[in-house]
Amino acid sequence: MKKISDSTIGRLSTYYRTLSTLIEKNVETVSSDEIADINNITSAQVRKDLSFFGTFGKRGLGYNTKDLRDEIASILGLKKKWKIALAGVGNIGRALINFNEFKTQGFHFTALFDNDPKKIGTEISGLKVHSIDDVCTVIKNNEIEIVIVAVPTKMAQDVIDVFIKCGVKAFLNFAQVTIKVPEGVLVKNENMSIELEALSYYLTKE
Amino acid sequence: MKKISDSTIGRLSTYYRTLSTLIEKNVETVSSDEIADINNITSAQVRKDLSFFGTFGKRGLGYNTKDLRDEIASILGLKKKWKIALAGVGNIGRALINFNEFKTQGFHFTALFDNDPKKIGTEISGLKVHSIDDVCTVIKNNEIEIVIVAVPTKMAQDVIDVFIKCGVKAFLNFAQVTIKVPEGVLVKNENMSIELEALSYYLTKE
DNA sequence: GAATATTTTCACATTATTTTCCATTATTAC
DNA sequence: GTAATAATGGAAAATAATGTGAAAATATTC
Repeated sequence: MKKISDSTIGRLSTYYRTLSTLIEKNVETVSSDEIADINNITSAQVRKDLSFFGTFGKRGLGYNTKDLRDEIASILGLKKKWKIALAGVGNIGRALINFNEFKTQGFHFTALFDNDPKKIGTEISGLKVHSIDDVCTVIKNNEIEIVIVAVPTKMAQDVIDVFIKCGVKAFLNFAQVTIKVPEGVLVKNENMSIELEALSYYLTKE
Repeated sequence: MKKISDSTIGRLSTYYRTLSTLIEKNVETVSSDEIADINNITSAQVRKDLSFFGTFGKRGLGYNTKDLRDEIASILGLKKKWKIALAGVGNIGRALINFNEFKTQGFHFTALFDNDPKKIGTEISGLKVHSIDDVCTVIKNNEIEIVIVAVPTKMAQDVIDVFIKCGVKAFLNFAQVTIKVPEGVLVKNENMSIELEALSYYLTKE
């Protein structure tokens, strides 16, 4: 199986959202050109991205919005409910728990972890905060497959190592540090400072 | 002036953080190879990225950590305090206000905006919440150059348009929609769902 | 101070991604 | 039913990003 680039996968996500919006507006058919316009890219890019996974359109007509959204959902694995855990119940962590868009997209917080004794045992939005020591049991009992890491930078690597030992293979990391993981484990970084610094660079060079 | 790729700028940010960590540990010299190892890339990549901006190393020795961090700070425009505003004081917005790493990196929240009458006039972490109607005055009085947008998806474009009219040229957008902006305005997107969906894709195709 | 080991830097090769071009197919208008 | 229009899909070309290897410069060791 050919490796598909991260940028292609990222764009599929945006197409998915574009299609959802169109379906809400009762649009039944869309051309690669329209999808491209909405997302400020070229239609060739859209067709190329889709071509890696099959041929979904009708020449002369375009794509059926519902069918294409459905295909993309299958490709991205969005047809199932993903159970996710959160490590680190600080400011960012708590905000994420209440970020409804995750649930809308099929990602459900199922367990919370922290190492602060004051927090362990308490409930946040109906979810109990577990000790990092209990990771393996909780992860297995709840069939958690993705972990969002919102702990301080210095702890991130250690915390992720614990989860990896318990079999977790996918992480969304908010800490500002490059995480080392063995083959077969994937870490995606959500680094807001990097984007801010890109803006800073842009404004500076003007 | 040659256009530098986003990925290069992003990597400069990570080098900057790597160097800061090394300086904290009293390391005075570092090779491109070490920087590369820490960030899971190749040393050629590190050198190539830096080469766009000058030659900062000493052959046979490597780079002086403080000097190189300083150079990167200049390149990225991190030598000044950036005044930033937040539009949308919901869950995400409030979490960002308390996210100390922004301040550490020189990005200071200076004004908050919302359209909820219940929130307007109140204070959050010592900052007054302004009405969206007052954007131009507040932006100008406070010399705000970057705006973080954490409003609901459907409002994002309109809100950003208001700020653009008042002269803002750089945005960090948390809404899940592609924003249209005129030439000279830059929007960076922080879309957590896209990263989660990439993890979903990865776990699914296994 | 000569020899050896490091490390940058430069030029080039390779790979990956995006764009262009066009043949093919579907739809619509007349 | 035919012509005109619209749109996909695939091959090829162009562009961009990354990696490699050799030469030059510097540092370190003996």
